[in-house]
Formats: sequence, structure tokens, C-alpha cells
Amino acid sequence: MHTIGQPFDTLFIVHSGFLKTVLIDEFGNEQVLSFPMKGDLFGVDGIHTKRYSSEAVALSNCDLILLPFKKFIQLGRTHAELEHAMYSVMSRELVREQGMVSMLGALSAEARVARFLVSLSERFADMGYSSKLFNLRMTRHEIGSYLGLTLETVSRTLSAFNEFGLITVDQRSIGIKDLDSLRTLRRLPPSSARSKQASKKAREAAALSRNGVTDNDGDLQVAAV
Amino acid sequence: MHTIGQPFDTLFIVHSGFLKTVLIDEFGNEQVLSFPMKGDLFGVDGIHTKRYSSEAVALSNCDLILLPFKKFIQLGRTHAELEHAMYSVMSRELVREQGMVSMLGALSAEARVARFLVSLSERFADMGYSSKLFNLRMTRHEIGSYLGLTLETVSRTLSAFNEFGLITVDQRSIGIKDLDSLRTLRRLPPSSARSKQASKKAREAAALSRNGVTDNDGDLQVAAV
DNA sequence: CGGGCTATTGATTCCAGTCAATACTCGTGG
DNA sequence: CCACGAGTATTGACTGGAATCAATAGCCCG
Repeated sequence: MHTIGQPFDTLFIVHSGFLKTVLIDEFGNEQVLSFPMKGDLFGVDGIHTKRYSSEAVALSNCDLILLPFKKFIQLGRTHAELEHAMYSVMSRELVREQGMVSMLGALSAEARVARFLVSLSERFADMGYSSKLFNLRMTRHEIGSYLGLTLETVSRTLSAFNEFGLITVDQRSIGIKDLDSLRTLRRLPPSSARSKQASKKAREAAALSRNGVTDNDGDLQVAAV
Repeated sequence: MHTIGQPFDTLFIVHSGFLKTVLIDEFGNEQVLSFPMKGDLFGVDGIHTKRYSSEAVALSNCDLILLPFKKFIQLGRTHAELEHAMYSVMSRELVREQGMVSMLGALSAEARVARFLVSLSERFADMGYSSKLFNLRMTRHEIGSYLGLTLETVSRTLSAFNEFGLITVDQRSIGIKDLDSLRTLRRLPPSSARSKQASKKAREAAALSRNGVTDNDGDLQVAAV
């Protein structure tokens, strides 16, 4: 695999298993950036700086496909579709990270955990596993780091979802009970208003303060190449 | 330019001027993703989904270079360095967004605003403008959206930096007085301990709870292509 | 001048972080 | 086998930082 700062030369594709990629800040704290699993690509961040800026750690037995970057470039010379696939994958990563930024910037703890569960559920479904019942491969601490929350908040939120009938939780084992509510959740009713094992759906709290899209206020000069 | 959902066909390079790129969520709230300026590329998010997932808005008069994606791909066939440059730029964007994620996930409001100012200062320097005195092209609201803060918090933080002698603020005009402190700042002393126009540097609050890097706990199977 | 957008500042609320105690899981060795 | 300890998870009490609500002022442009 690779560690931070190591010279970049190869990309990685997950054939099977689960990993995390992490960034280590100037104080040694680690921040989880992604949880690659089957079909996911990582190591791309090394292309620009010639060194990996993040580090991958296996969370289970893993089977990886190594993709030496130079060799890949050569293949791209003769197989245009490969090249386009790479652009596409990198673009997808970019969009995914945009989603992360938008989530971290705007959503409550509950909404983040809900999204995380939905996303996991969908990814497991894509891989042919059950989307309704699965085991987390990562700790609460790692989930928290990924979502910009503390492990206690993650734990509490999962417990609240459980109380609320949206999921079942037993340690690492998660059962999805009400995917729709998880999908659309913004905020849970206050705990004072919760009844044990309540089965009614989470209502929208409809945050709002909506702003119309700002119009252009600058002129535009364009030139094609 | 382009709007969200519009079919993707061209990339954009900023020749001069300032823009913002925004994501619009399901309630119409806009989230600022970046502030492209001279030399920056945007529109890349469209490659994967064939549609732009974000939207660019000019914050001043702008001069853009259009780069039709198909034409670019053709040029790449004959000019290998172009192709590599594109990988590099996309990789750079990926690293930048990783930095955003890590910032939003871990840093205080003060640290975010400080980083934002340092980054602006460096980018202005790169463009040949003054790194010590410049005008913001965006509102407090847009800065807040970009940093995952409210406009009030941005305003208060700038005022605090001013009181503290780190910067001068007059509406959109920012003067950088103590770049080093901005660079290394984690947390300001409590306001009760502040004196007007204090000139002493912000000290490190040294957050810590450092975690060692977790070791692999999975076996690894690798295969080269 | 007046109206709309932008910015500053104050008062208050509340969500998530921190600190802390306890329990569950699992592997290791007496 | 059970005890022990380390890592992980749950839950409670409390705190604090940023959001929210609100009032005022500055700026720009018709």
C-alpha cells in the first residue's frame, strides 16, 4: 500500500475488502477521508504532488489491483476509452468530495449520520450484499472522523435512530428499517418528545432561510481555443 | 458559463476576474464550493455525470478561456504533456478538496477564517498582486457558505482578528498585518482577556489528543496489471 | 432621498464537544 | 477456565462555541 509522503507511482483499485484513507495533520491527528471498497480507486492524490498526500489502511483482508501510473499512461496512448475512464473516475471523486464539503458545511450531526448509513447501504447493494443488514467495518471513532463528529455523537445518534425505529443497532451490526426517513431526515424531534420504540416517521423540520440564486453581476469575456 | 444540470461539454479556465462555484441543495440553499481566479480550472465535475453538478457565477468582470472537452481529448492524442497536465490539475483539485474536508471537519471558526485569508493572500501574490492589502470580491455570506459558517460568525471573527492586530478590516478591504500568526492560529484567547489593539501574537492553544496512526489489521493481496 | 443589500454588534439559545463512568468484546496468559 | 487488560461502545452531566434572533448602521445606485 502506501504512506503519506511516499513517492507516487501507482494507483490502486479495490478488488475486495475494505479500507480507509486518512490524512495526518500537523499534530498527528488523523482525519478519515474515505472508505474505499470494491471497485473504488485510490492514490489519485499523488499525481499532482508526486507524493501521496494521504495514506490507506486496510480495515479487513483486502485484495488490491495495482496500477502503475506510467504503465497506465502508456496504455492510454493506444486505448482511448481507458483514458476517458480515468477522467471519469477522477471527476466522480471530485463530485463525491464536493458532496462531502457540502455535507460538512451545512448538515446537522443527525443528517450526516443518516446520509452515511444511506450511502453505505447503497454501496453494499451495488456490491451484491444486503442493503438492509450489514456490518460496519469501521469504529465509531473512524465514522466520527469521516463525518466531522466525535465518536460519542455518532454513538448517540445511532442510538437515537434506533429508539426512533429508523434502524436497529447492535455494536457493528446495522439493520436499516426506514430508508426513506434516513434519506430525507434533517433533524429529529427533541428527545423530550420521543417515546421508546416510537414507529412514526421522522418529520421534516424544514430548515430553510432559502436564498435565491444570486445573479451574475459581472460582464463576461470568453474565448475558445 | 454554465448552470447546474446543463449538459457538459466544455471546461473553463479563468484568464482574469473572479468567480464563485456553487452547489444548490434540494431546498434551494446555495453552498459555495470554490472561488476560481486567474489560472484556475472549473467545470471538471461535469465529466463524470455528463452534466454539470455545480454552477459558476461571476463576482467581477471575467475573461474566460473555453476548452471544449472533445477538442481537448483530441489534442491530448498528439500532445502527451497536455494529457498529463490535465491529470495533474484534476489531482490538485482533489487535494484541495481534501484540505477543505479536513478543515471543515476539524477546525474552529477562527482557524477557518485565518486559513481563508492566508490562502487568499497567497493566491493574490501568485497573481502578482499585493499579498498584504487586497479587496474581497465576495460577501460575508459567501465566505461563510464556503467555510461552513454563518455570515455573523465571519464578521465577528474578522473583527476579532482586527482587535488583535492580525489584520485590518474595512468592509471589503483587508490588510494582512501578521501572516505568521494567521498561519499557525488554532484559537484566540477568550474575549474577556483581550485588550483593544493588543499587538502580541496569538499563542498556540495546542489542541492535541493525538492518536498514533492505526496499524493495518488486515492481510493484503495485491496483483499488478 | 429612500430602499435594498451588506456589515457589525449584542443577546440568547442550543447542538455537539468534553469529561467521566460503566459496560461489552475479544484475545492472551496464568 | 477465568481473570485481566486493551480497545470499543454506550450513556450521563456539563460546557462552550457557533447559530439564531434582532437591532442598527454603512454603502450603493436609481
